[in-house]
Amino acid sequence: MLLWRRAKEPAAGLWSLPGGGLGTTEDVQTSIRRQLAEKVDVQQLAHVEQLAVFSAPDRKPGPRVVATAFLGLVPAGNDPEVPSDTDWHRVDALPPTAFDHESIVLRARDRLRAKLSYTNLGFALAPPVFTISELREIYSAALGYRVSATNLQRVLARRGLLEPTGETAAPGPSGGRPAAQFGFAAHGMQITDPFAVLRPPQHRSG
Amino acid sequence: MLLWRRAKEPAAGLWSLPGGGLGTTEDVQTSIRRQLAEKVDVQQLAHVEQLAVFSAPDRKPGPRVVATAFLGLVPAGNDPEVPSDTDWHRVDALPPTAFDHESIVLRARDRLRAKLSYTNLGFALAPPVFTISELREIYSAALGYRVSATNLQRVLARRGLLEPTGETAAPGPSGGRPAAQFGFAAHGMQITDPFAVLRPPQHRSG
DNA sequence: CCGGGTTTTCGACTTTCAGTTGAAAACCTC
DNA sequence: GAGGTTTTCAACTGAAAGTCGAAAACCCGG
Repeated sequence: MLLWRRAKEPAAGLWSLPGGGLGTTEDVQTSIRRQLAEKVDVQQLAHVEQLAVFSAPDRKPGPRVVATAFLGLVPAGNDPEVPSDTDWHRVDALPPTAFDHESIVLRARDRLRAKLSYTNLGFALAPPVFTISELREIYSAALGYRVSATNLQRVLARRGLLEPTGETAAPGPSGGRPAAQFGFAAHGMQITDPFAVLRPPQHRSG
Repeated sequence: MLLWRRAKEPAAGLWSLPGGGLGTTEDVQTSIRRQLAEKVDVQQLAHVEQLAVFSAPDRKPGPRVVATAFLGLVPAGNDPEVPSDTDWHRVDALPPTAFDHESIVLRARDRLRAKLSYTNLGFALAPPVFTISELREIYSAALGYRVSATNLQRVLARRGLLEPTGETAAPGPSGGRPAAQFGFAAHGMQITDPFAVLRPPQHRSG
């Protein structure tokens, strides 16, 4: 999570999600991209989607503020420079946060985990080129449990999302077979339909 | 879709989604239930969830309005009484609608279809007691394609969602075997986790 | 009340795809 | 070159969806 430390009241010293007021001539998506641009290079955002509206009247002190929260994803390995009051934090080790921001973060985490399961959103977390082991680490970190590299490769390959680059990565210091490198196929860079449980009838071939 | 006909400008004569301004002491969920209560018996709502924020600056004439849209579901067969300016409409045959309300409806339809596939949201569309044929009709209407009654029954039964009542429905005028009646199991009345594609490792039994 | 038509139910087969395993491949260091 | 390490891949297993067809249980008309 990208968080910044509040210098002034309210909630001075606590960590806060980037954001701000909605301009009169922009929609919420434009607005959050504008706000984010002050903290990080927006070009690195691989995915942005609405998360939810948080509107409890007492969610923060002072005048009533209704927040539209977004989920934005940056590929792993990207370590963008951020201002001095801003820093990256592990979702499983959050610092003390302001207002209801922790619940927003947890909601975002759950959304990501769910979407990783039933869409191909994984491309937004992966760098342009990766090995299956690296991708396994990314998926495992995001989901919170270790996934099988063999199975991950086959599931993604079957959907035509993996494209081998032909190159191999250098082995680690302890040796091992060099890993083949992959990228996500271009047509995999947008979210596919969720995996339907009840599909349209598909007439048997043969 | 529950729509009401606008009597006055703007967009007089066009059909509009129920809704209204957010009170200073309520959150958006409370607000939409309050607004809906003016049109329909809110007790019949089997499911309510946030859909999305619609915030284009020019989405409607006059002062700028940011809308938080909700998806609410009423079980089939329910035909609640509504005020004289209000009526139900088929989503695949919408009348002329005001502002961006048609795109909101279509977004809601897509959300419902997706969630029907990867959750057990179907319970919110079904009446308390139903036959498999009736449930098939409901699913088919919502999804836009005909599903197999045999398969639907087995998929839901395998998840423990179907509970036979022991009763049978009266056959139609042309005869046929009387259909067994079912209800949704109590623990199926909340949305289950989506069906994970990459699951945690599950050690083999045996 | 019996036979034909209709609808539902259910078991069995097929297909698809995810989970698992183990062996071979390809590298490292000593 | 031997031994250790990591990746890759083919094959097996298992679970669940898609399909099919027969049997069950009703209607109606003669």
